[in-house]
Amino acid sequence: MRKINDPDALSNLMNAHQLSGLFDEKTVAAMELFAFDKGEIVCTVDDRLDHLFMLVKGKIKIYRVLPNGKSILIRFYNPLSTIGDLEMLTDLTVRNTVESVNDTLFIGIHQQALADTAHQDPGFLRFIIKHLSHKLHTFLTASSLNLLYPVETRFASYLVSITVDENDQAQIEEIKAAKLTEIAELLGTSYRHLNRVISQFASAGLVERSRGSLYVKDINQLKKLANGNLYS
Amino acid sequence: MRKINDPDALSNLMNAHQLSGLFDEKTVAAMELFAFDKGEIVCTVDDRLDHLFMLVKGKIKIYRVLPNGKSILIRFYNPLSTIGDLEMLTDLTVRNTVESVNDTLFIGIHQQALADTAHQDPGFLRFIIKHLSHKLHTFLTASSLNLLYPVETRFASYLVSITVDENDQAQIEEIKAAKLTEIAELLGTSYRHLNRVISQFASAGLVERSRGSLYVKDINQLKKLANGNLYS
DNA sequence: ACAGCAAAAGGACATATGTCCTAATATCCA
DNA sequence: TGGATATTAGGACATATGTCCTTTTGCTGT
Repeated sequence: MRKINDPDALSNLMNAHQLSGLFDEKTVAAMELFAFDKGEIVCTVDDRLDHLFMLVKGKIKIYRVLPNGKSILIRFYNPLSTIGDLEMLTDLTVRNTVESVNDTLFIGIHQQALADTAHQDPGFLRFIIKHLSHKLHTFLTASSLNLLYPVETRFASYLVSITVDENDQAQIEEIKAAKLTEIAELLGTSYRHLNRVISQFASAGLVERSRGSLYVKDINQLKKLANGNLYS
Repeated sequence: MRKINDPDALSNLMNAHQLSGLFDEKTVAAMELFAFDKGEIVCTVDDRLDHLFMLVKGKIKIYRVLPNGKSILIRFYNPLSTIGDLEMLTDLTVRNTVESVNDTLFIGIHQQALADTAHQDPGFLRFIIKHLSHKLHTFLTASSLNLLYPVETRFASYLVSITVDENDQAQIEEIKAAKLTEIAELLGTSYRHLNRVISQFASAGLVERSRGSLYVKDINQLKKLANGNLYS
């Protein structure tokens, strides 16, 4: 973690994410800019987190390591997302690991500043509520999917989700960038099984495999398979 | 849903749950008391919820019906818990069904009042944050369990959870009250399979079956099986 | 006490998914 | 270019879990 002392960059980022005007001046004054390197751990179990972080650039992944050694990828976050909201505003301890997928930037607010100013700032508190709600909502949806649908459905759902907002090129990149093992983790299954499902999709003509990459061939059929359920 | 016009009862309930003093006077003035009957639906998918509810008496269950017709019991709530926080404070729509397990009482705040007063009340907003956080936290824990541990572990965990705060008598009641089919749903499995696990536990001497009731015989062994994981 | 019904228990089988290996590719670096 | 290493693909088998039924048990009201 490196602290970046660049007020201009900070204010540009706030504008870019429409954060300006959401908070009162005291809260804004307490904000700082932090950078994390690719692969760096932002926080992990039993850390004492002393900043609330808002992801403003890059991509992070959240996962949890369970007592039996297995880990479950909870989800990826893109800007704008908050980290530590739960821990800073309650007495809960860090339970998940947050890892910087690439180089990232966060706006951070120190715990002390939170207690002094942000705790009294309705705009800030509503901002937190909005993000907590969104987390809860997407998480409920994803985990209901995980529990009740077979991997086939979930994977179709996943493919549709990451495809919707992107053009074809971007799709392929995304699928290639996230290694299949990671997708397997996200879906809560084993790499082996995901592989079986991919084979199945491939022979049905829904996707095509080529040199380690995956190409979506029939998004409409995938949508049918996904049964109306989408991650996010 | 019946509205109860009883200011004294309302203020007693607020005291009982240490709600007095948390909110400013305007927010308090907008609070009303509502009763739901056993089995009554508090809200369900696509409802337009016009109150934020705080459960102050009784027990409710939250579940979700998925497009394939299956349902998943998300969890039970006891006082003090909030319903509709997510929907009232964001533009998200109701996705889960909330059902009154027995006769229940809620303190309700009308949407309009929320917008007018509570939205500016830091105490209220922090209260909501606290409850949203708690929901997110417990839910993350439960669903990680669901995904990665076999039913055996989850059921041990469940038994330990409902036993911890209770004396032995209460245990038995609890297990008998919640029909096994419901426990199966909560654990995200089938009745048949839960049954298998119970048989297994019984022959290992961990629990004892007797006339439809279940008696915990070896809580320590169950704790070991639960592997340190508890619901909530 | 008994008939009748609802809930519980459990048998048989199918299937989704996990684990462990091995073979086939792709990627990277000297 | 070629070999070393990581990643992907897939075979074989074990296991957890689901579905469908049948049998057993307990409970209710007469």
